[in-house]
Amino acid sequence: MSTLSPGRNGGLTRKGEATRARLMAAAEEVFGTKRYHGASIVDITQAAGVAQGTFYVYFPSKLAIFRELVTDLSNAMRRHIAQSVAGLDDRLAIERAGIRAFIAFVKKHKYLYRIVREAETVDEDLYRWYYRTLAKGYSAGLAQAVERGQVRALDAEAMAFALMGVSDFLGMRWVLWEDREPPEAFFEATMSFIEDGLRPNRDDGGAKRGGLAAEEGRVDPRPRRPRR
Amino acid sequence: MSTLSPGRNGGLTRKGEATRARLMAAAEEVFGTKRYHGASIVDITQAAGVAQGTFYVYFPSKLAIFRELVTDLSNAMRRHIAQSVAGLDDRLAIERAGIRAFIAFVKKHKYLYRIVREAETVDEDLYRWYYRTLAKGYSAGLAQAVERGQVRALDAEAMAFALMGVSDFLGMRWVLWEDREPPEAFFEATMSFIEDGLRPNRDDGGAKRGGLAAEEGRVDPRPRRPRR
Amino acid sequence: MSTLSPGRNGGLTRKGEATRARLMAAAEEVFGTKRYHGASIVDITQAAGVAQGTFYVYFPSKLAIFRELVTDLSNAMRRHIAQSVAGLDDRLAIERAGIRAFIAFVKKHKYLYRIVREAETVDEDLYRWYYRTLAKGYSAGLAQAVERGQVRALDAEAMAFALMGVSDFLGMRWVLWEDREPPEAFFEATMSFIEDGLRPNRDDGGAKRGGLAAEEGRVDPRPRRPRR
Amino acid sequence: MSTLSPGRNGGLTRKGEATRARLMAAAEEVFGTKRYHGASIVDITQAAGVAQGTFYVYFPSKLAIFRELVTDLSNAMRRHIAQSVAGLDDRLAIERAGIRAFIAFVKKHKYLYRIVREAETVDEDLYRWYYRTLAKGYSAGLAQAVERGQVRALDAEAMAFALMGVSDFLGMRWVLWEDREPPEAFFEATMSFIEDGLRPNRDDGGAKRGGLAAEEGRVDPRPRRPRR
DNA sequence: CATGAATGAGATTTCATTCAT
DNA sequence: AATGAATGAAATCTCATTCAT
Repeated sequence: MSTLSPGRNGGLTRKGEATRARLMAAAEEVFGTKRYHGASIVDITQAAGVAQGTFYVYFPSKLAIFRELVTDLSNAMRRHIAQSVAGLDDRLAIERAGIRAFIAFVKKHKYLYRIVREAETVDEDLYRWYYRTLAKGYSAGLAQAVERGQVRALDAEAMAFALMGVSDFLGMRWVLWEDREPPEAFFEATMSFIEDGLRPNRDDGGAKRGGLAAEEGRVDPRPRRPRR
Repeated sequence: MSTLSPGRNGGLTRKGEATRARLMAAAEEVFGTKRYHGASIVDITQAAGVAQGTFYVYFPSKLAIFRELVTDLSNAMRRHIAQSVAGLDDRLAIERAGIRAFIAFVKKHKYLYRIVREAETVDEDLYRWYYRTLAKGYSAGLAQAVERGQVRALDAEAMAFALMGVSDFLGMRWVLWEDREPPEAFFEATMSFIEDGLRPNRDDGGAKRGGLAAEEGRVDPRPRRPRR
Repeated sequence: MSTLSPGRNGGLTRKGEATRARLMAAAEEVFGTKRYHGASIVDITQAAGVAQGTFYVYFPSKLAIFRELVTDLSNAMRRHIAQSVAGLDDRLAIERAGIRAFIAFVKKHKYLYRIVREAETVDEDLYRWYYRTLAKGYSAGLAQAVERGQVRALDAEAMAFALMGVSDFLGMRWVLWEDREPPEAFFEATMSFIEDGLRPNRDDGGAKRGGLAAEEGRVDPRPRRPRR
Repeated sequence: MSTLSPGRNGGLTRKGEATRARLMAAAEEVFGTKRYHGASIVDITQAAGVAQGTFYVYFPSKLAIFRELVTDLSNAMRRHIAQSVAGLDDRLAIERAGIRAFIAFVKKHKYLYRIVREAETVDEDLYRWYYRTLAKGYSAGLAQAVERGQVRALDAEAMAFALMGVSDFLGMRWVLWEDREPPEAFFEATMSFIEDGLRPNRDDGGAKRGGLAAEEGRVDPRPRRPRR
């Protein structure tokens, strides 16, 4: 359940490495089912098949292994998504593929939701790190797409948070609550919402792409809300 | 901080009623700052200025007062939002007003986020109830708007979850993390995303926005999403 | 075994007060026999006849009760000695009475030695406070005696430490090791050593007492220093 | 810091011998700074630069190495003092030189105090052995001096304990607490106290201080202790 | 000789809850 | 209605020691 982090060998023998991995896997399982506060070190070591004291040979505290778990999960998830959209060029296509990849990943790591979300309670900084890191990559991609005129010229961070929110609730509703991927209809409705939210209006951004004027017949110029 | 629930008097004297309210208010504060597991009954009774044993005169357990808190908060929030959009007719206007109302409410009840989200860990059913109840009302409103042609004919529940996700992350990003309302630019970008996501496409009938009545029963056939 | 500190009631009921006292008495016994590190909270609560958790109702930690014990013991001992020499005028007489009082006190509080000395390991500051406080009173008395010409004009603190050392080892040798008061001969030899160490030589200090030359032939004028 | 015990080779190779010595030196340092109970085997092995298991190749237990340390320190100290007074004839001169040597030794072995005193807690018999051995030698020297009339005819053991007490507190006050040798004034005051405590009274033969040789075999009849 | 992984007993401390007053 | 003393189960963490390599 967790071959997430192959590296970070701090001078362990092969055997030690294996034990450590068993503990990490056990922790993912136990934290996922019993929650952080409901999970005791004994639960983890029993699940890993080692003695209680062995835990402390590899981790200084319950919090430490939890943090490592969240970090590993975060890295693995971002890596997985990145690989899934590699090669795609169109941002809307990337969006679609990325969200599917996200859903697939959380489906596979069925405890990711429980673990990451509990981080908010257990270690708020870690939790923020998780989303900020995600948002950063997301924003960068969107900003690039904006430049290319693939998506509307909106604040990239705002879009990133909006999209993360949509995906998060999509995954919560179906993967977390029903333990299944979203029905196609639901998924498509969601994607449609996103795509229309992102897609450049024919009349805006024109400039972006060469300074051309918008075609006539324009509907809803909803632009200038000159606020602030 | 919590005159949320005036009712539910189970045969208490005026004094008893006051003590109970003090305990509820204390619990909101204490759970909000120290988290559920970090908060002890002693913390709550001290904050309320009563003796330890007094707690159990009013609540059967720590979990019970937490549940009641979440329920009260949920009810108060939905009531607040409903009032804020009462009288509005246009769905996009409702959306905008509703999200502003949401932001205002969580800004005022600064612990709402922490408390509600921790419910996921403490009592998962309660947590789902919270969002399902919200989604139900949301979906109903959207379905109506779809019927009226004010928004695209997408699955109402899907839209509701997408919108809840966007709002949730908006509030998290600014109110929870920065303890302030979102900057106008950020807010508008988010609203713009939402509005384009919801608004009927110009080519779905265009008329919508010209003051024309929506055609009855029209269903938006989620159109060409060209991508590759 | 410990009615040492009657005061310091921090808002406890009579019953609570009694429980606290039982714990203090139990701690004196348990620390005395099993040593600080050998004594567990369970040992103490069992000796006191209360449940484990009860300990923490009255003391925040094992260290706290230990500290309080040492402080109480120190105060009681100094009070006891002070009372024993009250009314005496001659310093050598005071010395003798004081040391006898010390021996009697440690004989009665048979664990005082073990407890106080272990303080050096457990809380070094506390240990130093113990001896510094003792030394301060001791020095003051000796300085006064020097002024009166009752003892030789030596640095008072040096004498105080020397005398504390002698007493400490006397008590260790007999009370701690043999659980008895020193044999008279041993005690008298020790006192003789001290007295000669302190007693003014006929040829020194003369000036001290008013510029008068020491009377001829007089041996040890140590007598009438009436004043005050 | 500890080339105290060169011998006791139980069939070790040169390399083993070196490892053992490193462990001893590490133990002195670690016990001295962290105390017996605060020091773990890991602390010692880390300080010695060997693996945890290596410790048990050379010592059967934590207690064992502690005992050996105390024994070595005791032997080294007595040897050092003996050498320092070798050749001296006058007991008062011996006393002075011996105490200076003691102070110098504990100054050099700055952890001696902490280690030896903690022995009282860790292994009471060892602790008594330490002082009894010291007292035995001390008493013998004093008894001889009494016979020679160099010091008053008091019980030798009583004098020995009194002198050990004085020295012990002198070292504690300055070396242990201030990490320095006592100021000369303080030292001289202490020596003066001791010398007058020991020196035969002028009326016991008076000659002592006039450069006259003491009469052979004289026994001081511990004189008038006039107290009330 | 040396290593370092593994053990498990045990210690301190927390805290929701009960109950007599 | 209110109090606060008492409980005991449970949790985290430490560490001396053993053992296979």
